[in-house]
Amino acid sequence: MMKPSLPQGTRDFSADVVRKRQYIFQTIRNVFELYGFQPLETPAMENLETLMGKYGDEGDKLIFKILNNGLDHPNKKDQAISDFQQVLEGKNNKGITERALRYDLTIPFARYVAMNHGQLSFPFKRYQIQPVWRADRPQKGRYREFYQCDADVVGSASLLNEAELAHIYLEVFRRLQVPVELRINNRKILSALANICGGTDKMTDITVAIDKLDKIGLDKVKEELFQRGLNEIQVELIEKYLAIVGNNDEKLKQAESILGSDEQGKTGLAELKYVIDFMKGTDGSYPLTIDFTLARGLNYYTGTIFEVKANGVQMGSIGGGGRYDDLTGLFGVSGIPGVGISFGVDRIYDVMEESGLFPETIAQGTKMLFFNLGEAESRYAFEIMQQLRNAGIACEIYHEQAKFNKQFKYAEKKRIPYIVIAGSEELASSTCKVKNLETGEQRTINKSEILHSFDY
RNA sequence: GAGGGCGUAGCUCAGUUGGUUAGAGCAUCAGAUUGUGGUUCUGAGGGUCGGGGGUUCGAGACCCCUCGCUCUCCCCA
Repeated sequence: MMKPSLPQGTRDFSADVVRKRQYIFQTIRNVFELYGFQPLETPAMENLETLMGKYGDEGDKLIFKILNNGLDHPNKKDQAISDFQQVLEGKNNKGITERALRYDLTIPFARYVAMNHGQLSFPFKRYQIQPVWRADRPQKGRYREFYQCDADVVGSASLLNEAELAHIYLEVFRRLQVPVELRINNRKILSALANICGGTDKMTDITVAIDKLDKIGLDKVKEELFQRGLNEIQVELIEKYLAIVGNNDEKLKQAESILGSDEQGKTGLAELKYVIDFMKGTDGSYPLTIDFTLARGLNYYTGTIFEVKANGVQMGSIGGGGRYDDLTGLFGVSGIPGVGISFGVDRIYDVMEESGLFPETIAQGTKMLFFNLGEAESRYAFEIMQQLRNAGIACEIYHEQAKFNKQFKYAEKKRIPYIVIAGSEELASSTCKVKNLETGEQRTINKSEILHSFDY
């Protein structure tokens, strides 16, 4: 007999965990709806070509590909062998695989918009809560199957959208009571930096390196920049850029002095200023932080970029997003700009679990357990129980006659707060006994009064 | 793709320089206890020591291979 197991990086979720996860999903969903976003669901799998080339070289490698069916057909054997030869050389081949599991929710959304742009009214605001899959090596806070919760606005270049999405981030984490830092930057600023230091083609090299600043420190970043082919003057300028400190207003001013001469830099800084001004409190403080080292991996971002870090725990980002000028252009429909954000539920869960942030109240299911004390008794209990169920109160009856000991333990294990004893004595007097397991308090009540006798 | 750590009962783990029949706690089941649980006491079941090969008189332990899990780097949510 085989020993059952799970694929690497996937998990089963037991009742308690599901309830906690639902709590997070529901919180996010409520806020999305509150801001006027509408739900969308797309298939778990997409055509491979829809996904390939959208996430960079690294991303392509992490896409879960689905093997075609029927490869073992005798007539196709030779073809399959030669097709597979190509796969071995690192090329994709339609004869072997033409579908893949979705890698994120943004590209499938872009595909959806491109397919349906004639029917949609713009700006189109959708949210999507579904699992995604990545063929990554699992580790802490990293899974092969995990959920994303995305909200995107397409068909509008207005920076008001950025402000709204930033508020959604703040509101969700306020409701969940997770302390976070919301960081913001703008790709145009990074692009300007690249322009000044070695040309646009160096943008990736520069952003990848400076993104690591808080992890590896300035010296290592400089080292990496040299390795990536930048010269002394360029690195010196980047160092000046990285040395920008202070509050948001001060940071903007310093960045202006370095990048203000560049056309893109000017635009990027103006965009950034617009968004954070929108967030500014009456006391002049900001609920979000400008972080000029923030780069984000996905290469379709062109303007504002966001990232959310949980305070006080060792964990990668728990959310991220940004603006893309022309995502649907990849699918032949251009001129639809958009901006979106994403929540990483699995990481948010881990953070909340680690910090003990889940409310007690969500752990509970059944409110009352009816003891089973015999054939006639259980029929009597059943009748009372159905009154409660009809009133929307979750109850169950013990599945068979058993000793009190057993039935009590069952209730305790399932954390059922009340038990009801309806045996021969109670049957004879049309009553039942309700016991609060936490306090030990027990009352005998008339069976018709059960609905109104307790707070549930 | 690169590099660590760990695999012993359902779970968490002991297991000494290699030495008889591999242990504990928790959990499970039964009894003390056939209408009032959580405590206590007694007893029971449960193991190809991840798998394969090797060294040895003798391997849970040492060596090699392999599988699985986990963590770090890269990258990401």
